[in-house]
Amino acid sequence: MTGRTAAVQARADSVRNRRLLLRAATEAFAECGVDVSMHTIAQRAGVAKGTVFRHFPTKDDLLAAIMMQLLDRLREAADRFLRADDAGGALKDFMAHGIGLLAADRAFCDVIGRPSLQHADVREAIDRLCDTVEDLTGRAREQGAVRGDITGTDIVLLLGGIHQTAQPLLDREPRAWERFLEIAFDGLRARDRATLPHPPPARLRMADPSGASAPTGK
Amino acid sequence: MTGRTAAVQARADSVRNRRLLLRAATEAFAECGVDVSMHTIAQRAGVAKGTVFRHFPTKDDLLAAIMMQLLDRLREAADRFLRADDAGGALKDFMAHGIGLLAADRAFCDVIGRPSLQHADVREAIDRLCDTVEDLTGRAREQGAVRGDITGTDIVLLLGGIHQTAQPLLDREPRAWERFLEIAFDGLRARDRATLPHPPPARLRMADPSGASAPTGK
DNA sequence: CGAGAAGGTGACCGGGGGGTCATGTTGTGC
DNA sequence: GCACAACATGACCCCCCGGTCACCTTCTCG
Repeated sequence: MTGRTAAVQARADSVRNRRLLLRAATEAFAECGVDVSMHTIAQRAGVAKGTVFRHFPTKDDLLAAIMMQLLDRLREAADRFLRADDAGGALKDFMAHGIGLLAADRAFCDVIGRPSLQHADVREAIDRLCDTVEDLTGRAREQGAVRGDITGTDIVLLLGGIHQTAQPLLDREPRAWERFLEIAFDGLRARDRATLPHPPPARLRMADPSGASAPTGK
Repeated sequence: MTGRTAAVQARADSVRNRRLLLRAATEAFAECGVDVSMHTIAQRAGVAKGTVFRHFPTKDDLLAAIMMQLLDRLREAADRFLRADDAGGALKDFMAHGIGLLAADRAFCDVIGRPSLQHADVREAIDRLCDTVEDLTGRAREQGAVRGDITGTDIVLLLGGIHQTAQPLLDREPRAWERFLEIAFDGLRARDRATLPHPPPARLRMADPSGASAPTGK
């Protein structure tokens, strides 16, 4: 889908720089969040600023590339957990895995929490993630491990929420989120209670960035 | 503590502008988050930029003033709920109230989620809030409405977390957070399960902004 | 009402951000 | 080994932000 036709052969130093750039950007975004400057990323990759813009026309494009790579890794993880026998345990393990990823990546949290940062490609990746997680959740529902009205979208949203809950504690106890995962997962278990309000959509069609909400200044 | 001795009489237009400023800043921060410019706030208050800096020496001071006002309102709400008979219901109602406040204030969310934005005064206000909420939670514990190892700090953290969970859904369903409050509160209920890991501290002594963590760009 | 101080103003400053482009450099196919 | 296209570079542009300050306006008190 990235349109690399065989006709055009990329130069060796170009692909090397691209790799360095992706590595540096991944690290820089993870450590500093979406507000790292392109200059910093270039420095960390050992290239000039212009080179960054040659490979990624805008900062959003670079961010989107990094985020998609992360989201797809998460989706692959969900795919793997799909093969476990104990669907409830697998779902919980997947959540722990996802929250761990979030805890290690500030930019990931920024993007999850601010729809206006979401490139169209990123939204598609999130949708794909929701689909896979819905499969995982469906198996847990069938096995009675979670209540019947829990959806895959719920789980994906909880990933960000649980991490955010524990965030202020993370520098003293990096695994503080485990406490809130316990609490949340207990809340997910099947019970005799009334149906939950406001079922979420299957796909997270977030507000388009051009919308009236989410003003950012001026 | 603000040192307004009777000797110095503030001028009438000064107090008027200060009030306009606080109102405008409250609204602007709520709508746009902590990244609104001082220029925008000045405009919305109908004064010049210099006037803002006359009343609040730095942007952080202004933000802190707004946040403390909000945190104290929340603490007062907790105080009121303390008088209810059904401690469990009161705790849940308080949480709903707090999440509603968060949902209506982007800057509040920003500050909660980013300790580096927290002025010393704000941290103290958060600590005061934790204390009052601990009282509220203690009563719920005694009445068996929540499990024995839930603390006030847990509840305060969950406020931000639950809101964050529902955030992507808010522009289609403003009350989407109710769903996740149900889930979380179910998870809080007393149960026969093992003790929760990583009990949080009574006071949220967050990492000081000068710490090694939370780099923002270099 | 008049003097003087407190307050208001907006041009201005230094810093830093994203993004561009003319110029210099290097890998590559013939 | 040559010529050329692709690539790398960093000075540069424009914009916006937080914060300052010399100058002007307006309130207050006697």
